[in-house]
Formats: sequence, C-alpha cells, structure tokens
Amino acid sequence: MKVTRAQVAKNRAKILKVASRLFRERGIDGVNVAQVMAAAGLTHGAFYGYFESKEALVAASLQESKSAMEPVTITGRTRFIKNYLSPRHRDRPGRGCLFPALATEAARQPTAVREVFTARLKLQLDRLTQEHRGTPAARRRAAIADWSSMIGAVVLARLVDDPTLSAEILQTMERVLVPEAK
Amino acid sequence: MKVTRAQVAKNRAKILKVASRLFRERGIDGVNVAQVMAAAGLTHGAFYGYFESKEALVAASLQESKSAMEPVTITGRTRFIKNYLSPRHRDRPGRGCLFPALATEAARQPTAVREVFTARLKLQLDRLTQEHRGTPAARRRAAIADWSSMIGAVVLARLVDDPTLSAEILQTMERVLVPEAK
DNA sequence: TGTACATCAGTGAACGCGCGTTCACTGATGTAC
DNA sequence: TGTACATCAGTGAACGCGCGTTCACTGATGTAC
Repeated sequence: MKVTRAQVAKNRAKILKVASRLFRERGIDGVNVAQVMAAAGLTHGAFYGYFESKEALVAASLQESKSAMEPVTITGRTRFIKNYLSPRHRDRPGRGCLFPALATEAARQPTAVREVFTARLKLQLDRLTQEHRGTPAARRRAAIADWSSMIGAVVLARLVDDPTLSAEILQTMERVLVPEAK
Repeated sequence: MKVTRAQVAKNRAKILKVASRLFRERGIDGVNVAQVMAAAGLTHGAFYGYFESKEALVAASLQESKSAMEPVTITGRTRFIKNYLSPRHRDRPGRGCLFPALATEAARQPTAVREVFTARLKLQLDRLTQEHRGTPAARRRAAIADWSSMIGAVVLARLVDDPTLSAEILQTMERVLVPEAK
C-alpha cells in the first residue's frame, strides 16, 4: 500500500511528534517501537522505512520536539517561570520540557542524544541571560541558577508521592525566583 | 550448597549494596538481576531466595543505600554543598546521591520506590532547614531552594556533553549557593 | 562431643514473554510514453 | 489526457535475543538424639 509523498512527510512528522510525547511521558525504555507507530496510526513494520533504529528515533524526536515549556518567549521571565513551575506543567510531562522529563536517563544515552540536550541547554541559558541585568558574568550566573533550580523543582515535584509537598516545592520556588510578585 | 546463616546476612547486604550502586550508575532499566547477583558473587538463580522480584529489590536497595552525599553532616552546609557540587560527585554517580542519579526514572516507578524518595526528601529538607537562619517559613524556603538547585545542577552537569559547560554549572551553583566564600 | 538426617542456600538449565529488527508480499502511486 | 508498468510505503508474520522468573537438583549446614 504505497502512499503519497505528502503522506510520507506527514507520517514522519507524526511519528516524531508522538515519539517525543511518549518518551517524555513514559521514559525512553518505557516506550517501544510498536507503540510509537500505533500512536502515529501505522504498524511497526513501517518504522524502518523512516528510521534506522529506535536509537535514531530517540535522537531525532527529541531534536524535533519544540516544547512550549522550554523557550523563554517574549512574555518574559516571570511568566515563563510561573508556567514552568505550574501544576499543569508538572502533570503533563508529555507536553512539557524535555529536561525534567528525561534528564537522568538521557545522561546515559549515546552522544547523539546528549548533544541534543547540550544544544538546548546552551540556547536556554542564552535566553535566560537576556532576562537579567548586571555584568555579563552576573547575568550568566543568574541564568544558570534559574535553570538549575527550575529543573530541580519540577523533577522533585513529579517524583514526590505527596501532593502537599509537591505543591509546596513549586510554590516555594516560584516565590524564590520571582520575589517581587509576592 | 547451603550456606551459613551469617553468610546469608552478608549476601543480602552485599546484594543490596551492589544493586544500589549499579542502579545509580546505569539506571534501573539498565541493570538486570543476573548482573546484580554476579556483582554480589552469586548466580542469578539465588536471587529469588532473597527478594520477591526485581521491583522489590529496587525499593529495598534504594531504601537501604546510605549515600554519603545526601545527609548534611555535622560539617555544615558550606562543606556539604561543595562536596555535592564537586566533579568527584558528578563523576561517580554510583557512590553519590540517589536524586540526580535516578530522579526522572524514579518518578515513573511504583509507589514503593517513590515513597523512598519522598521520605528521603523530607529528611533532607529538615536537615537543610537547620542550616539556615530566619523565620521558620524563610528557613524552609531556603532549604527547598538549596536542594532544588543542587539537584538540578548535578543533573545538568552529568547530562551535558561539554566538559567546560559542565564545570561551569557546578562552579556557578557553588558560588551562588555559597556566596560568602568568594 | 559425635553421628544421622532433615533443611535449605545456591546452581544452572529452562520457560515465556516482549522487544528491536527483518522480510516477503501487497497494492496504490507516480512516471514514461 | 490516458494507459502500462515500475516503484516503493505499508502490512503482518517471523526471528533472535535478553530478561525476569521458575525449578529440579546438589551438597553444606544445623539440629535432634
């Protein structure tokens, strides 16, 4: 059942999209090729027409995934932080930032995957740097501190088996990072 | 080949110890039962005399593991932070803190595992609270901020495929968290 | 203290299952005329 | 524009492998006397 060139492009985009979401939701080892293909509306056999291996899919899908939670948009630092530290973000890892969804597993992935995260991190630090004032070094430090604590907070908020504590972590970090608002 | 009661106790302790180290080094899905048993000096068949399942081993081994990187010892906050954010800690996850080694995977583990992390986190926050001054609420906030940013920093430092950036993250967070020292 | 036997920790083969990957086949697409 | 054929995206069965788990067996331990 051959298919239109346009359909092939759509299928590839869909595979990348659902793969990225599933990996963030269930972890890389928690998702198999057949599940990705089923979520994309295909059968598993077609997979190797699109990618060389599952590993290649992991790298390509994470590369491609443009999470709305990651870039600091023109809305600025305060709004970004509030979004990032929201229960909504915590509860929907599949739609959220790659870092708190996959960071500890990704550190053990092959170079191709770690490079994706490294490039993302550099981009994000540059964006956050622009949201601060002061000397270049101070702005850079503030960006690293922002990003480390945001990621740590979401990681902990998702890990913890105690809704009250989870909410406290998010609220506290919002208050610490956006002090003027309270 | 029956074995001394004392030897059984030793074996159990050894299994827990090597399992905890291997899980932190390679991830929970990256270690199989046979590898754990081999590292403990036994064959895989003996495993089910000690634990009901791999899942039970995960919970028990993480519960048992007393990482030197986690508690705030009597040496105090500054020294603890410097240790935690050291290249040595970053480079030896098997001997280090559970959180930056396993946090994102652990969030998807069964309740037994998440409870271990929750209890650890509460303990650690209480310890860190004592290292701060001010109102109870302010001390608590400072503890949460400390721990979130330390975990985030080590997670990122391990993830990044760029030694310079990795070192910068650790050094920056040390400077941010221990400002008086520089 | 010494002996005889029941217990049971450890061994290694085997089982069942899921996963990544391959492949012969199908039938719609797209091209050559 | 219409027809004939080559291409190739997708299907679904199958393969090989690794893993968690089970189990019959072994032989040292520990207990009863």
